[in-house]
Amino acid sequence: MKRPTRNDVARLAEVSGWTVSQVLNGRSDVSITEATRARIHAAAEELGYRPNHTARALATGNTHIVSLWAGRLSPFYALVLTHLRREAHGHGYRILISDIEESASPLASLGPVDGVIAVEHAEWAHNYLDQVNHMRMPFVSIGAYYLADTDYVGVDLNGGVRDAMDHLVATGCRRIAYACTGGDASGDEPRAVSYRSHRLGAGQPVEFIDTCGSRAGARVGVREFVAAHGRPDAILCHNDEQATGVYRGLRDLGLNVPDEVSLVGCDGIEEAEYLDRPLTTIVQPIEEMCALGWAYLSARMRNPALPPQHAVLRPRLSLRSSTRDVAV
Amino acid sequence: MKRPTRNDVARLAEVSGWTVSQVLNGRSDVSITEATRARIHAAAEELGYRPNHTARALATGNTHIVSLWAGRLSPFYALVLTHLRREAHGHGYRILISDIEESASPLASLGPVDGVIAVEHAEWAHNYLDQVNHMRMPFVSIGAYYLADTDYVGVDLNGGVRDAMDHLVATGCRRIAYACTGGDASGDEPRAVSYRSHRLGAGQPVEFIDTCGSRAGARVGVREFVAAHGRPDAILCHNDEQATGVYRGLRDLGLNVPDEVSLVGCDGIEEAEYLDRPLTTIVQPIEEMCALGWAYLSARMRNPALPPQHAVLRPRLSLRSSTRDVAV
DNA sequence: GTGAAAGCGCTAACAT
DNA sequence: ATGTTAGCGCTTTCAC
Repeated sequence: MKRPTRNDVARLAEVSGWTVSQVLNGRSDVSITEATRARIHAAAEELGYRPNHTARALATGNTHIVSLWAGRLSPFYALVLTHLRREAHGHGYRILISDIEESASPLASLGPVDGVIAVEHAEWAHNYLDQVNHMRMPFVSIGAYYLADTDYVGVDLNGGVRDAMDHLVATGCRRIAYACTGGDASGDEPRAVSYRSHRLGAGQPVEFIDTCGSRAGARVGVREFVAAHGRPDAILCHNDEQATGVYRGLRDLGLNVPDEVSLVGCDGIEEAEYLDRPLTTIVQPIEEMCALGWAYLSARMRNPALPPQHAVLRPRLSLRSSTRDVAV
Repeated sequence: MKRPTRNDVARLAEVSGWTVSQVLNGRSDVSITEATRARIHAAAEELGYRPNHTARALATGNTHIVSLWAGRLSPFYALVLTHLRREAHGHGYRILISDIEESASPLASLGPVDGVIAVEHAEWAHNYLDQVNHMRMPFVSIGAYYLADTDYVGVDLNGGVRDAMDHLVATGCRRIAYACTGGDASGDEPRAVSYRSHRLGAGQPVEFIDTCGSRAGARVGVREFVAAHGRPDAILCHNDEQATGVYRGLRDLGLNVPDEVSLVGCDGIEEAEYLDRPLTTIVQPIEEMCALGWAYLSARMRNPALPPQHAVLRPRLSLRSSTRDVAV
């Protein structure tokens, strides 16, 4: 009827609860006779005993669960989750999925976790940083937007955007628009900032296309933009997902990529390579970001007193056929 | 230094631990003076008290966490996870991600969960079903492959494949190949079975393309297939993701979709609509699957003695331009 | 209206 | 080589 407990096993094997723990946890530092071990294993088997994770967590003080604070589960997050899951599972940890966008403050109802990994949470992290630090929960933030007061693995998208813009200019693009969520209201998001400063630095105007943060929005957004302002020579997109929407919108208009409009994305999701015009994109070193992020979190969980852990990785511009070749 | 406990709050507010519980859990069925309530809230606030999820779980017997057994985090899983996360969070539950393919038996180390949702786990579910049932853990399986002995939300991909095949035949396709992981070794996977029986029923040969389960594999696989056997009139793919790989492979060969080769996918991921030739696909009613799956699991967690809960949903063939129009 | 005590299933010292 | 004791932080029952 009820799930068997450790004591049920102990009773059946005629030993104490303690012995059961030692044996089933495979402790080799304590000596217990083969006979006893065997009896215990047999009893556990017979009862179908499974240790109670919760009780163990309460007793030891750690759950071996980390929370992943993610937003909408885009292809980018799927990638991040893939790598993070591998890291975590490989080290005996599990991942709990939170939705940063849904709850007012994920801190209020933080699950039974030993640590938190926040991915790409610009505004959010900023607002709640104090609380995060105050609760002394091991916390690492991964992504383009990072804050000095937590452990972080940053990505220098600024550099990535610069490379992309330079490449567009080098291939003869004059009007370069930026497509992102919210258009020119995109605030201090690193990519938008870099785009803006690059343009202004070159004495060029900035032009924003509002994607509403989705593929479908990007598709519509680019059509409206072109209808209103004519076609730019190139469009830099906030991410690959939105870039596919922009791509589709351009095709809807009968515009050729890259001959009429060059297109650049960001992230490096697999899908971007499979378009009819494989997408030139700013590839984030996602695997490395995750590996390092895990390493940081894991070290912090082991030793909360560790000095700050920081890294900033460089993205890589992958040139594909959605942009033109540099003239030789 | 240490995280404050309920007793710390009690001490500070000069009440008992019990009172703190009642107040902070917002119990309205017990009468406590406003003054006491206020003192307790103030004390909790001052200490930065957060209830300990683990201790509560141990005391109440449930964790409000459910495990999602998923395989590789493909775009399809991202969709499933999106909907499932919404359902779970909306009901005060969290989701723990497991990797079915990695661990020998996820049962061995089932986390601190109240229930399990398994998505698309054909072979696996089959092998471990006994154990699942034996441990009396609320369990619902979602997907094309389902087993009578657990709660499930099935999808009649058999019907979906039939519709797709009929449509291909109606648009003049004779040779229709099936692209999937492992090629003709795909065993009893429902789509493969339906394809096979449809072909054989029509007195036609079956032809398999091995995708190795990935986009890249599909791309290469289709090229090798065409090199060896010439081009089929149509290719039905195990899922949309692999279909994009096949699409790319066909473009590599300079073959036109759908004029030379019609293409059909399965799942209904967003990306499939954004190809240059939007993909005709068997759309799974993912949102409904997840909503119903959650409803089943949640009912089962509330009452383990409930009679079996079953449903089989129908997918919908979405006709887009990767297949030809039916002649009028 | 509030408190005291028992217990959830396990681990970690300290015995023997 | 094995058992005993005391918690982990909370909920729940019963007493005042």
